[in-house]
Amino acid sequence: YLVERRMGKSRRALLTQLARNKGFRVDTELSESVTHIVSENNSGDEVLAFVEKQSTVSGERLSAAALVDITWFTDSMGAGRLLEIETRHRLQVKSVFSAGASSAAIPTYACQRRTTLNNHNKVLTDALKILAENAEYCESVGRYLAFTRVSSILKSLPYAVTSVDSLRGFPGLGEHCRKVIEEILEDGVCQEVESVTQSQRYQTLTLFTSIFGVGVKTAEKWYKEQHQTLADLRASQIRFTKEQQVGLQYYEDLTTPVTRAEADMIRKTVEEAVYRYLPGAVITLAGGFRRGKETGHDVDFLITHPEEGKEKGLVTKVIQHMASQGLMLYSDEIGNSYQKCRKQETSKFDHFERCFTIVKLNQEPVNTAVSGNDSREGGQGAGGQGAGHRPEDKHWKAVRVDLVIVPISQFAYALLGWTGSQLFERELRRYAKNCKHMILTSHALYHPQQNEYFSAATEEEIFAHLELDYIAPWERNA
DNA sequence: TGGCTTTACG
DNA sequence: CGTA
DNA sequence: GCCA
Repeated sequence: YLVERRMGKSRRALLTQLARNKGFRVDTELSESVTHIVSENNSGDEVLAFVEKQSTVSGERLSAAALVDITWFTDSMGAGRLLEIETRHRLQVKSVFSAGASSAAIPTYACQRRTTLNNHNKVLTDALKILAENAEYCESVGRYLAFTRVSSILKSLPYAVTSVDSLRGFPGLGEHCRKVIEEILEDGVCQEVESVTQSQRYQTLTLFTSIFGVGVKTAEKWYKEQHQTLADLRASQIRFTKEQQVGLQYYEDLTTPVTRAEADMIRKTVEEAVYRYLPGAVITLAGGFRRGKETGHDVDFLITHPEEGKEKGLVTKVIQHMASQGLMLYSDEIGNSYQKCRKQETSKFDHFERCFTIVKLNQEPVNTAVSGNDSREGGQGAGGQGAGHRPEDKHWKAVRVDLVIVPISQFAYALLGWTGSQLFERELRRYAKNCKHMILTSHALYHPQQNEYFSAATEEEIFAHLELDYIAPWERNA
């Protein structure tokens, strides 16, 4: 018997057919004649709960059936016969035996877990994050992911890890990460992490990649050219892109965390501009703030309208209006065109306007001096900073703001995609592809084999399509 | 040993 | 190559 | 770096 939960209807049908073709018996009903209960990505406790729920009459009849993992099934298929059940095949049922230290198995994918902002293992996750960044600087996506995934698991734990032994069975946790954690638990530091943070290369690449418009490639190039500080860059002959120019110009502001209060102020400004052109529009704060974060490095807004198509062309108008108020320090408008579904009706899928901006957020003057000389600086940022202006005079702050105009039909997918976290998104899409044979983007969910698109009005529906438990935004801090 | 999210736009 |  |  194959458990459909988390395996999915189509995969279950596929595996059933495969096994029957090879001459095995596969039942689609739970009965006393079932010898093996096979499940994928469910803990022993979960399967047991499922079995007990199914056979409401008597769960005892099935006590003879073994609870096994999908690996036993695939191994048996490969061998062409029913294999002996090994320990690694058997699903562990813990709740019955060890009621105290329950701890169900940790799911492999971050999108199957709830990860809130109370991190009980910050010392460990900070260390792993440094190793992940360092791997990124070596352009090793794989190693970056390996460290990041382990870090994410530790973030999801409701307790502080105190011994490496308790980490047994954690998915993705191998020799290297175990050693790092062990060292930190023993004497508070890990030698490898320390040498990375102290290295000139790590420090310089961290500094350079924190500039808007600078990625690892460019940072590496400048580092090899012997540059190490922002002053080096500014004094150099380097030809900067437009992004890099504003990135350097507003570096201090853009690396200062944006507060939730500031995000709400920007929201007011955006609302004013949007409602002027489209009164029925709906504006949603996405990104880290939607996940409950108190600060962020930028502010993301999704803008839609209940009537499909009404939102077309809105981005340009909103940007122009804000620019006319002198609030737009930089803007990079991104066109539309999403023709992933060729031959299909393109009308429904053809636009998705975006704009990456740097907004001028006016701040209350900290100075409580006599009024009357409140010289509002309305002019363009010609001189900008540096030109003899004292910091006390600066009554504004540059903030990265992303505006995304979304047709209502795609809104749930855009909301899911723009809420993050980055790892949560990668894991969602990896899960969709590997476990459900579907492609998930911020526009749609697609099943290539059945050539089927899944519509969704809410995020809950998307999780349901993927047969995942619903994970609320504040639980997506993976 | 291949795979590691997604993929168009500027 | 960098941006989300 | 870890895994199927």
